[in-house]
Amino acid sequence: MKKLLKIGELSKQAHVTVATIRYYESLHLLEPVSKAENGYRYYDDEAITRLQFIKQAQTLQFSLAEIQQVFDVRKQGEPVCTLVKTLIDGKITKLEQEIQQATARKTMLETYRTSWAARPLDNPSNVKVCSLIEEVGLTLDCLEAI
Amino acid sequence: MKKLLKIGELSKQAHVTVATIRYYESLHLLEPVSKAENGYRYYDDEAITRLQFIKQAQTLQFSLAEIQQVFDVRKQGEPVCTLVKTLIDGKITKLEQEIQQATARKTMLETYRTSWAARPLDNPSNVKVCSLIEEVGLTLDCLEAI
DNA sequence: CTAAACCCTGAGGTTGGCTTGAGAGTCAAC
DNA sequence: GTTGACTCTCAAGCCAACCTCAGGGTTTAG
Repeated sequence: MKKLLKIGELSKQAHVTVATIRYYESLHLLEPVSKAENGYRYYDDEAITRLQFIKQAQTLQFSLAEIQQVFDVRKQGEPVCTLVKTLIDGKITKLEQEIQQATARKTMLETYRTSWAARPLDNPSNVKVCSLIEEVGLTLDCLEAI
Repeated sequence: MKKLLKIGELSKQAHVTVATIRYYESLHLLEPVSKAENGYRYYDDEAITRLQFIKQAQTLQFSLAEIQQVFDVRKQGEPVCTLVKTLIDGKITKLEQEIQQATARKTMLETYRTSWAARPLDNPSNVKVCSLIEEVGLTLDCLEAI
């Protein structure tokens, strides 16, 4: 019989705040093995593993809802591979899109910066136009009338 | 004297909802040129440009707060180049980090998927272990006891 | 025995960029 | 003159993943 952990001990061992643990419980992601008369939650070592699982999945961009899906399927006694593979495929696709978009945005911003660098700084008498912003296509016409 | 636009007309021309326009006003990002006795807002064409500016800046990942900074500096009558350059540099740096992280995550997920593909599907009698998840390092020990 | 350290519940706040709703006034067309 | 489209204000809700606070009860070390 292993020693049970109080929530604060679990918190320290899993590097997760007690508030987070209770929050996860409210989402049915993690339940204590027992709850004492005084209301204290008690956990076994599996709770640590479970929290690690959650954290690992989160770094892979799984939402808590998705993680719960996995737990739910597992609870049914069914293999989770299919679900997890679907989720992973979705993540990869989404990441690819994000990387593409981020790269495009970065290129755009760099273009703007470069064309700015090639120009003299705005001189004080020319406050109405910011060459960078004009290059950028971020027209400031709307601001000139101020 | 150009025709002034009511909020709904501006909304259509700028492809932004009226609620969003009013929201921007609450943030002092966009003010009507005049407000009638009945409370109706009236805008000129600059409002369209300004909304386009905001949308363009948003696609470049500028927050409304940052956009407002630019407007504020502009309102002071000062050139915005320095600020915008600072903001752009920050965006690029942040995007680089994001791209790196996203790529790393993608690689990780692909590794998981590959090692999963190289293995047979879980067979029904083996519901306690999902090889994918074990490969992944997402231990499911915590779930086996269910 | 007492004080610190822990635990509880329940409700509310945070962030950003909106959206939605209630309840009411206004305007344009027929 | 009435109907329907538009407008107003103010307040609240939404998403995610928590955090914080108030106002208690409990445990444990010295």
